[in-house]
Amino acid sequence: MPRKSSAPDAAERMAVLADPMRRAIFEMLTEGPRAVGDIAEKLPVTRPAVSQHLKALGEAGFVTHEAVGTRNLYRVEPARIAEVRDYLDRLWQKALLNLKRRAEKPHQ
Amino acid sequence: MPRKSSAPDAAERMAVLADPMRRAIFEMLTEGPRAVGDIAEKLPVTRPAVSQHLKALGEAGFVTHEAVGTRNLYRVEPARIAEVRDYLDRLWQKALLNLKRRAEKPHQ
DNA sequence: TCTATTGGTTAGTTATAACTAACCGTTAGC
DNA sequence: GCTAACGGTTAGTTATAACTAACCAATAGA
Repeated sequence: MPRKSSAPDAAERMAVLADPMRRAIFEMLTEGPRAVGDIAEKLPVTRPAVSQHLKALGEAGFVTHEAVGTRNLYRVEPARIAEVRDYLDRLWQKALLNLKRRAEKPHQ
Repeated sequence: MPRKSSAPDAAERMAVLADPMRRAIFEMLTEGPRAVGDIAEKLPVTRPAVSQHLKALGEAGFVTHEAVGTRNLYRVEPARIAEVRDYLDRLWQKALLNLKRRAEKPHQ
C-alpha cells in the first residue's frame, strides 16, 4: 500500500504553496513562529484572509500552530517543504535521464 | 542588481506548474517529446486546452517546442524545474536553520 | 465580573482561469 | 491546386478561490 489515495500527495500540495499570499505568509514563518495578527499587520490583507490561508497551509501540513493565551502561534513544518522539493527533484531527474537516453541513441 | 523585477522568479513560476492538468502534461513530457494532439489524446481535455496549457508552460520556460511538419513537438526544460526545486530547498534550509537556532537558545 | 485582545468562521462579492466551440493559418501529400 | 492533418487563437461560459465585513468564542488582566 504505497499511498492513501484520498490523501493529497506532495504534487497536489504544491498548489497550496503556489498562491502568492500563502507564499508570503509561509516565507515569513520560515524566520520564526508568528501570531496571526502579527502576520496580517505586515501584509496587505485582513486578518480573516490570513487566518484562511493558514488553515489551508495547515491542512496541507505546511504549518502547525499552538495556542498561547489568546494568541495562536504558527510555525513551519520543514519536512513538508522537503517533500515537494523531492517531488520536483524526481521530475527533474526523470527529465534528465530521458534527455540523456535520447542523446545517446541519436535518432529513432 | 539582483534580479529584473519584471521577470517572474522561480517562486512565481511554481504556480504555473501547480495546476493539475499542467502537471499531467509536464509529467508526460518528462518521458520524452510529444506533439500537442498526442498529449490531448491521453487527457480528458480538448486540444485547445492542451495548447493553452503548453503556452503557459512555455512562457514560464518549463517547456520548449519545435515544429516538425504540421506537428509541434514539445519537450521539457529540466533547468527550470531545478530552479523551483532550489527555491524550495532554500526555504527548507532557512526553516531548519531557524528551528535549530531556537532549540539552542531555549527561550526568548 | 467586566473589558480588551485575539483569532476562527460564515455569507456574500468579485476576479480569475480553465475549458469548449468555432475559426483560421500552415504544411504534407497527392 | 486541392484536401487532410495539425495546431494556435479568440469569444464566451462557468467554476473556483481569494477577499472583506460581520459575527462569535475564548482567554487575559483588572
